[in-house]
Amino acid sequence: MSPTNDHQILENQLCFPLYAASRLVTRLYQPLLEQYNLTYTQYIVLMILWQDDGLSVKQIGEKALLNSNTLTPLLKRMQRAQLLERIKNQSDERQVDIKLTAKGRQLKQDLACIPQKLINQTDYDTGKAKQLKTLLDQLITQLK
Amino acid sequence: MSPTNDHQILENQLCFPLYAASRLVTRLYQPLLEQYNLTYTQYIVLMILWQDDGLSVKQIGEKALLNSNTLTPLLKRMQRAQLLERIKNQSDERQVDIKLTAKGRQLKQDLACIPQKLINQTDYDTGKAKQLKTLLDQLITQLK
DNA sequence: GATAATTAAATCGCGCACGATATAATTACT
DNA sequence: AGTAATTATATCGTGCGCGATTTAATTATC
Repeated sequence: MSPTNDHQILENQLCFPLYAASRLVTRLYQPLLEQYNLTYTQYIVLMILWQDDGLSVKQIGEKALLNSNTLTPLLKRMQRAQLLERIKNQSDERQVDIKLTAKGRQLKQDLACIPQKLINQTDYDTGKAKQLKTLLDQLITQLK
Repeated sequence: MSPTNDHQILENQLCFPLYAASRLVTRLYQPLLEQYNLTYTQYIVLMILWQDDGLSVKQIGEKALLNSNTLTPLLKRMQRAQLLERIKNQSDERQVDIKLTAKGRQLKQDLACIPQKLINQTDYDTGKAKQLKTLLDQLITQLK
């Protein structure tokens, strides 16, 4: 097989495993998050806010790689669930700052057990997970 | 840091890169597929059918890791676009077999250039891609 | 200081994903 | 043969993702 064909096949095969693995991991989280009426994307946003409360929609989007067309409705649902507040920034009224409520902050403790539960469930090798994360981070850096 | 916390943080950090990388790769394909009025998931299904034409909805679902609630509407849209036919199986009428049209088969040639275009665009290291694919395949095997 | 350009969110439309359920056909059991 | 269990697909509802556009606020330029 020519090197060109080799590249083609390799690339073709990388796109599907990424897509499949991402959905399988989401499915793994889902039943655990469901108990708190959270979706996977809401969990991602919560993790960002636990680390940096008070970020604007824009700043959350930069970290989550999501735009306002996804974030605005999602944040409104989270507001309705009383996990956060959406506050118009005083010095720049275009900007909406997102602040966790006590309930939103509390979830950090409540959900702390999730990673360990997943490890116990899956038995996935720590070394491989580290390798995988490194490669994914490199790919992300190159693509974003 | 305790080994337990180490695991927790590692696992927490693996879920987001997977999610982000998958979406970034999809975005990379999107403009190329758009020219043929295809979505990423439709492209996945086409690749499955190019390799094995005439599969049932169930069999496509097993390969794509998707159920009828996603596949039925998607296949109907592809049928409307005259990429495939949905044919009730004669010996088991519960089953719907999917057969590519000439137009659907033709796309295999038309889209053959896509992988190479992506490689040229991204300059992603072949060795890393191979490693990444291996790790993802192992993860998928473990999770599905 | 008025106007143009830029920026941050929001809105709209469409296509997935997927849990839950329904429908209809097949198979298993008695 | 008649009924129950299983199986394949379809349907419904909700929540993302995201391209395209809109709205409103800020900044830049003349």
